[in-house]
Formats: sequence, C-alpha cells, structure tokens
Amino acid sequence: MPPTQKELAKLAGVSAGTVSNVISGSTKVSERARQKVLDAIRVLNYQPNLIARSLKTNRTRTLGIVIPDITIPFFPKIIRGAECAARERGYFLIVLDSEGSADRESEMIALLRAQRVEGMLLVTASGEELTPERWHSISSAFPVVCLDRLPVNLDVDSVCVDDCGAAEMAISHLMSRGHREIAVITGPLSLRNEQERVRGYRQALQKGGIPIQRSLIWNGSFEQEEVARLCQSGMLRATGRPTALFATNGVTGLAALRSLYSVGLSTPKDFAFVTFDEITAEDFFRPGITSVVQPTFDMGYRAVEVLLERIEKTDTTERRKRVHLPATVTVRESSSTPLELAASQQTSMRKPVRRGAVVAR
Amino acid sequence: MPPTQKELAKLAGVSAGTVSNVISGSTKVSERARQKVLDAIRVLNYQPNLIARSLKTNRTRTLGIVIPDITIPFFPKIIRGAECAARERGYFLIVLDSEGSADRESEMIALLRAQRVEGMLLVTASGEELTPERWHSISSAFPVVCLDRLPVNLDVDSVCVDDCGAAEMAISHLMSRGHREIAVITGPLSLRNEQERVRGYRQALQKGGIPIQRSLIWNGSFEQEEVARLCQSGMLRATGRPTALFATNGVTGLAALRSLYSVGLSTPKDFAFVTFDEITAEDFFRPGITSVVQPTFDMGYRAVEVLLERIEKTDTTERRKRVHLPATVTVRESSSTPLELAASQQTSMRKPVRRGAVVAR
DNA sequence: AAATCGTATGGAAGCGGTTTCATCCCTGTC
DNA sequence: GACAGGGATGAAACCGCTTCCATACGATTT
Repeated sequence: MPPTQKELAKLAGVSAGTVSNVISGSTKVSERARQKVLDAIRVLNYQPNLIARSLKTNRTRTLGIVIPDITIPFFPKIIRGAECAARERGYFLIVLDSEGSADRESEMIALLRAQRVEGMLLVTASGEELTPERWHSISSAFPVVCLDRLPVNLDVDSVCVDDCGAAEMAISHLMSRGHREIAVITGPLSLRNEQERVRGYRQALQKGGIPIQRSLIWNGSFEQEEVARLCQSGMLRATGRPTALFATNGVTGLAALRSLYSVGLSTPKDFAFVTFDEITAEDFFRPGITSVVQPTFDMGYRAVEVLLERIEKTDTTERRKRVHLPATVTVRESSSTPLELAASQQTSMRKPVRRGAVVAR
Repeated sequence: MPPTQKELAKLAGVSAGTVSNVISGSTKVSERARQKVLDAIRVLNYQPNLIARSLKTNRTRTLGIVIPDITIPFFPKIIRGAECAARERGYFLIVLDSEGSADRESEMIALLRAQRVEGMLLVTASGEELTPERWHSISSAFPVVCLDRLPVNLDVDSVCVDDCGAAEMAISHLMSRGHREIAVITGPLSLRNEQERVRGYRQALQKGGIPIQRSLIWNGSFEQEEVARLCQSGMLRATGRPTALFATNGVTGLAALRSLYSVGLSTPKDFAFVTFDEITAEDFFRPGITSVVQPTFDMGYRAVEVLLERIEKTDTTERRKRVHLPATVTVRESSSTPLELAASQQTSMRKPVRRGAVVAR
C-alpha cells in the first residue's frame, strides 16, 4: 500500500492538516515543520492520492478528448497540440477512441463524465446521432469543444479551419491547372464542415464561370466500399467523365484513391487529385498528393484554450466561440497539368519533377 | 452539480446502502426497491462518481500506457490493441505521450501513479535512464509490461516480436536478391531489441558465409541529424559502398531514407532498402518499401493480457513473462534485384511491377 | 508582568461512494 | 400462537485528502 498523509504526519510529528498545507504550498506553515514534512515525503517516497484530492475538492484538473480513430494520422497530431496546451496549464488529458461508432462515442462520453473530467474535446464519429437532447445531456455535465467534424445544427464551441475557403482554394488551384470537369467526393453531410467544403467547391466553380453539375457531386462517407462504388461508377462511365477529383477529407480521399488504383486508374496520369488532409507527408513517395493541410497541432492547442476559458470562467451565458484557423494548399504531383505530366512521364525515373512541395497562399 | 447516491436514496425512499447494492448488482435487494431505484436513476440522469468509488474500493480499473510519440503510426496501432483488450475486461486505458524524453517519461509515470492506475504498459523513450533503482521504484507501485523497446539489463514482463529472427529473415531476403554488401543502421543500442536485431543481422550474414564488416554497422539513434550523418558518409564514400541498407526500426529507417533522398540517392535505383516497421502501408505509393511488419494490434492486446494477469493474480513471485509474437517480411519494390529493377524501369509508367505486396514466410 | 494580538497548528467534518453489521420483519414450523 | 431462521434494509464507519475553526503559543505592546 502506498503511504498516506496520515503516515507522513506521524513520521514528521505534525498533524495531517499541516502536511496538506505543506503539499498544497500554503504559506501558513513554519519552515521547521515544512522541512520535517519534506523529509518524510522523501523517506516514504510519498505521492499524493489524486483520487482522494479530487473527491474532496471536486476538481480533477483533467480533460478528455474523444476521437473517431487514433490510427488516422490526423488525430494524433491534434492530440499532441491539445496535450501540450493542457500540460502548460496544469491539466491532464485523457484520450479515448470511439472507433467511428456513435454508440461507443456515447459510452466514452459517459466514461469521461463518470471520471468527472472538467471538459471535453470532441471529434464526433458521425454527427448524425448528436440530437439536441443528447447534446444537452452531455453539455450539462461539462463544457465541450468540437473539433474538425462539426455536427450540423448544433450551436457549440468549435475549432476548425475555414473549410469553405480552403475548399475554394483547392478547386481554384485545379481550375488554374486547366481543369473544368471537377468532381467532388464527400464524407457524411451530417457534418457541418463537409457541407462547408462542398459550398467552397461550388463557390469556386461559380466564380470561375463553370456550371455546377449535380452528377459530379458524389455524396460519400467514411466507408471504403461506399466511396469505391461512387468513385468507380463516376470515373469509369463513358461520358461526362471528370478530369479531376477533389476529396473533402483524408479518409474519404484515401478510400477514393485506393479504389481507383484498384481498377487501374492512377493520378496524375488518369485524373488530377486533391484531397483535404495529408495522406503522406513524405515527399519522396510518388505520386505526391496535393492536399489541403490543416494546422493540426494548433487546432488541438486552440481547442484546449477555448475549453479552459469555459471551465475557468463561470460566466455561462457567453456566446459560443467559433475559431477558424487558416489552412494551406500544398501542391504536389497529383494535380499536375497534362503538360507537366507529359514531361514528368518522359523523365520520371531519372529525375522526378518537383521533388519539394510547393505551398499555395 | 451532478446527483449523488444520497439524493437518489431520498427520491426512491430507500437508504444509500440499498442504492449502492442496486448499482453494484448485488442480489440482496428486493425487486420493488430495485425498480424504485432504477426509476430514480433515470429521472435524475444519475452517473456514479467513479472517483468516490475508487477511493473506497482502492481500485480504479484503469490501466495506463506511455509511448514515446503518438504521431508515429506504429504506436496508435498498439494502443488500439491494448484498448480493445482492456475494454473487453472492463478496464479503462489512459494514453500518455512522453515525447521521446526520459524526463517527461518519469513525469508521466508519476502521474499514472498519482492517478492510482492498476498497471502500466511502457514503450520507453530511451531505455538509458531506466536504472534498476528507478525501475524498482516504478514497479513497486504497480505491475509494468514493456513493449517493443525493451530496456537492456532489466528483468521485466515484455511483449515483442522475435527481433533476432525477424532481422535475420530480412537480411536473408536481401541476400537472396544477390546482395552481399549489406549495411545496417540502428537505433540506440541501450534498447535490447535493437541489439537483438543487430544480432539477427550478423547471424544471417554468418549463415550465408559473408564476412561481417564493422564499417557496415552504423550505430545510430532516433535523431534525424545523426542518422543522416551516418547514412550519408556511409553511402557516399568512394570504396566499400554497400548495395543494400537495413534499418532496425521505422523511425531510423524513415530518417535514413529521407537523408539519402536529400543527397540524390534513391531506392531501389541506388541501393536496396529494408526496414523494420511499415513506413507506408499503401501499396500505390512508389517506391513501396520492403519491411518487417510487426503484429501491432496483437502486441498491444497481448501486453494487456499479461498485465491483467499480474494485476489479478496476487502471486508476485511468478517468473517474468517474455512474449514473442511472429513478425513477417512484406516484400515491396525497395528490395528489387538489379534485374527486376531494370525491367520495372522500362515499363514503370505503364504498368508498375508487383502492385500487391508479397508476404514472406 | 499582564494584556493583546497574530499566527502556526491540531482536530474534526465532509467529499460520495462501499461495506459491515445489527436490526427488523416476514415466513415457516412446532 | 410463539419462536426460530433468514433475507432485506438502514445506520454508521471508512477510504485519503482538504478545509474550517478553535486553540495555544510566542511576540509585541503598555
């Protein structure tokens, strides 16, 4: 059994209350007593019992983060940022994985509630299941900040990029490379940011004077099979085949790419490709994928800042915060123009074109 | 404030003890009382306070895992397995990131101790700092199982692959492709498994009748700069230049590849390359990297099983467990023979050779 | 030297559960 | 109908810590 304050007190010849005062750094303790207690702590290798402390103080100094899948590289980067901010402010971060399931997400949230965390970051699994009632029952327990995947129709503190603008930027880039038949494959539209990214797609086309074709907007999901079906039927059809494809998130983008490669189509040879989120960041892998890069670390960091503000300010009436961070487009080979591409093909094995990534804006 | 048992009791018209019995599932409660309590739970949306429970029972049903860097894809996969096993047994897993620093690792461990976790999985940051004394002070607090990176000279429960055998397999593969000048770049040799992997390298050469050259064994680390220095000086020198390179772990391997690409060398054109751990698993990225693939999910899963055995059995005298899981070699292009390579170059842009990965053994 | 003040200290209560134990009531038996 | 037996129930203690409050002691003042 680990040593307790009471044992410390006996060894140091003081009362338990005094020991507590020494540990919490209260000044109301004599130097003599302090030293005796500190010695005793060293002798017994004492470690305060945070559980008991939390029970008494009703504070855990712990935050939670629930993400859909820790094996998707995007999320660990966010976690890093969140953990960093939390640590700087003396908070502890618990990471939970909902495995993309709304049910498990509920369980995880219940767990955090039972553990009495003081606040939560949430990247929701689907957004579908977050009805206002469920939301109310969650957010009455502790403050919540949503990240990246935002549930539609829910007024909630959030941190994400300027999704619409970033998507517009990506599409503009494709148009500048001469593409006019640009398809978009999306994740679930129950997420606000997926909708925003589609909006950006439309805006870019409109500004470029290109008519929007419903047949080029493929409402997908995070499921490999569904995405494969949409992409293959869209890309293999006889007429109206797009020359470029834009994926509104990394999971869907990777699924799209995988499914098209599996039927013998590749980028940039057969279609130009741009995706939200980096699929590989290593520039020596070919083809390099042009992507909308989100400031993942900062997103996690900022989200914790917003969350702590809610926690530490008691003023609950304050307006919802929506933080938008800037995204950038990193141009790589997958969006090469036909011309560049031809050049690249001829010399490809000797010296690949544009080894380094180019950053737009 | 969340509702307490006492309030439940008042609402249901029973005592707090009875409420507790209902919640803990004790049979010693009448159906009538049980229903009243369950109703009250629903009405108040009651959630038991795990903190209070833990304080009383001295059990948290929580495990911790400390890893060096959550953004390295290898670790999230382990976490997935660990979390899965923990959940199945009714335990909760806390994930902590030591950011590759031994000091932070200590802090994280202290935190877990203060949180009174019942056991810990550890992938150590360096292994250097884990002196037997420090080790004793940790493992006296709770059982620990080490994963993947094993500290040298420490008798500890562990889960890893057959490092020596897997390395031997990788080198044999290179030899079967005609390579005789095979260099190895390692991580820190303060880790037992790094030593084992070098041992596997030597064994393979010996069995193949190839003399071992000290100048081809590059003792590296996880640091980009150090690895770059070693690889560049080893690969660019005038004489005794190896035709193949084997990296004993993914971090070092990626650093090696990065550094060699940056000076204009690429695989498989200029050197064959095999690494422990997958750098990219997506087979449509070129070059595909031949790698020793560890069963990451299973490693996490098994590690939790071993840990729970220690926790739930009070018999502390039992011998240390060392679990070895099988690894496989996934052959991709980076270890092509010169012949295959030439063929691949000619036709590369039309139909890439070996799109799917080939698994050895 | 006595009174007053200030402050370090010890004792005790309480956080929200679990668990023990004595009590009470219901049932069955003679 | 009285009593034994047994199971459900409530009261109370306790987990380790913080915090409040009363006390006692040392220092300062008159």
